[in-house]
Amino acid sequence: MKIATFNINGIKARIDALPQWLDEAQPDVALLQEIKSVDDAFPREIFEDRGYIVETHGQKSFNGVAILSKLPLEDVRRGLPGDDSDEQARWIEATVIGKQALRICGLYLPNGNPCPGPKYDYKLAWMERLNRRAQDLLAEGTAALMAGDYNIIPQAEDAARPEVWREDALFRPESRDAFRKILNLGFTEAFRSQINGPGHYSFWDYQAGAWNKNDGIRIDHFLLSPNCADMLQTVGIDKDIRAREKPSDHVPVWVELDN
DNA sequence: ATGACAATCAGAGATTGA
Repeated sequence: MKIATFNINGIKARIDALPQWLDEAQPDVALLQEIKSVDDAFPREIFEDRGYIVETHGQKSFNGVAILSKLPLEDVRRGLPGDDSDEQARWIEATVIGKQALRICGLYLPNGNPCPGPKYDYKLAWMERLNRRAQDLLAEGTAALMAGDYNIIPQAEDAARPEVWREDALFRPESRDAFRKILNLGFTEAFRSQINGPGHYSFWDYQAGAWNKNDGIRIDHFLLSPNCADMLQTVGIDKDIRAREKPSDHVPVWVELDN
């Protein structure tokens, strides 16, 4: 089963580029972030025509996540537990029924800038809630993954110019510590379990010719529970689509699982 | 460098992103 995550930076703006990539990459499941659309405005027919089930958790103007799946989904849940006052649409999860059940969670973790400040506090609080959900997923026992735009640069080698990110919410020690604590629960970061070394990115800023200079960062990740990590076959980043017409500033990251 | 670049909502320019 091929599962991809892709921060599309607006479904309206990606109405051509996203279907084109789906037709080529043929993921069984695509986790989308920053759909920037309410549920009723999401153009689900475009994806249903391609054989996908569409589940959205949208919001006006900002944020918003979705799951596209060619396989049946069960028990869809929206919103990260732990704070009923949080109205930002950043979390959706469902069980995909393949050869065996897999709990799939799509997330758009808060950016957190400027830092310090209330947005950084929200990011760290959100990551504490993510940690608790991660613990519960392990306790439930079903194979599980959490994938999406983490807005975390895990290590210096995950940025072309780590020095410029030193004081940024994506690279501050508190953010990276919170990310590592989730890994330490027993999750495997899929990409780094197979590929070492610098030069692998999933985001290039629109500004200052970042793509042409390969001035990128790797912030879109797959975290696999132990029984899901056992299924991992291959990982990849579809970086080439960043060079196309009207691209998102992120590119898709994917895994293939033997499940 | 109060920047750049892009998307959204609105219908100009502020807000957000990373």
